[in-house]
Amino acid sequence: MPADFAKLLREKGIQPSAQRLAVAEYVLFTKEHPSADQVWAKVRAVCPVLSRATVYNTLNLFVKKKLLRELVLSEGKVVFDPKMEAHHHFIDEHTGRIEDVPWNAISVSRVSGLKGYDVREYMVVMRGRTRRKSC
Amino acid sequence: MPADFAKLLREKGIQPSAQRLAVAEYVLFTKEHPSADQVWAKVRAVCPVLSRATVYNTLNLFVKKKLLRELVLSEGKVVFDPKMEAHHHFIDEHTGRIEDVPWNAISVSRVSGLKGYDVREYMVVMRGRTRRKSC
DNA sequence: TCGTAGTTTAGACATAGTCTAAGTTTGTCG
DNA sequence: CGACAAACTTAGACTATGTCTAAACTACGA
Ligand SMILES: [Mn+2]
Ligand SMILES: [Mn+2]
Ligand SMILES: [Zn+2]
Ligand SMILES: [Zn+2]
Repeated sequence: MPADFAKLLREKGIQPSAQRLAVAEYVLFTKEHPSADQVWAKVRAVCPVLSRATVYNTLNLFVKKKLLRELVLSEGKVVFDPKMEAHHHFIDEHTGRIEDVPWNAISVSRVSGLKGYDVREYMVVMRGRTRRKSC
Repeated sequence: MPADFAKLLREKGIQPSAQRLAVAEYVLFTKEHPSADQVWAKVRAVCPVLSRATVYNTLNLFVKKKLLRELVLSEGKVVFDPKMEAHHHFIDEHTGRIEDVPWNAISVSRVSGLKGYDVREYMVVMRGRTRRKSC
């Protein structure tokens, strides 16, 4: 987690305003896969002067500048994910919780050989239960 | 495509009203992956006495009775898919069109060995361009 | 200091989906 | 058949998520 978020934003051509810094500090390193309104709630606790419009503007800007990606894995749930490397996702059917699954944990073959399709990216989306850790 | 949709619905414990039959005839055999409002538009052309609420009610009922599945693959696009067997999906980034990819066209391994997760179902979601058919 | 471009804001607007309460249809049974 | 209840359909109100607008504020160089 970088000491200097302002530098990180400037490197991507984003002017580091107070609001953008506050959003960045939370969303660029979370593992929570939060929705826009969850981001708003979390960041407002730290920086109360922050409008809903700015949160949406900032998240969309970060997506455009490739600091975040937007995922839609379940009905009505758009979430943001700062992990930009290719990876897969597991969704707990019971809680809705989304977890990252490392790219190497699963092997997928014959994607590039698919006739008729020029696949640019892909992801395995899994649903099930999170197994209780053995105690 | 069965001759007798009423029978098909009754077998699933669904009372075959005129509206449900009209929705069934379109949605249970389409390859279009339509949204609820696209279903409404299509079916209203055939059966003009059909409210938006009934279309949503019917689609949700069909999902509950396992005649349809609901997919959310892109932001703000919930679509319905009558193909109930396991299969994968390809999304054309340019047109948004969703196409089915047969289960056997791709091989995925090590899913069931994933530590900590009890995977009930999974799907590969691919994005890219549909390659122009060679002429 | 001034001008300008960029940023933030509240609230209006759009859209998708659910809910409600009233009306209609269907099926059952005397 | 006729009455009744259950199931179904409907319009429109309501909610949630996201976008847009126009005005205010800020940063910054000339
Ligand atoms: Mn978005
Ligand atoms: Mn739904
Ligand atoms: Zn992720
Ligand atoms: Zn499909």
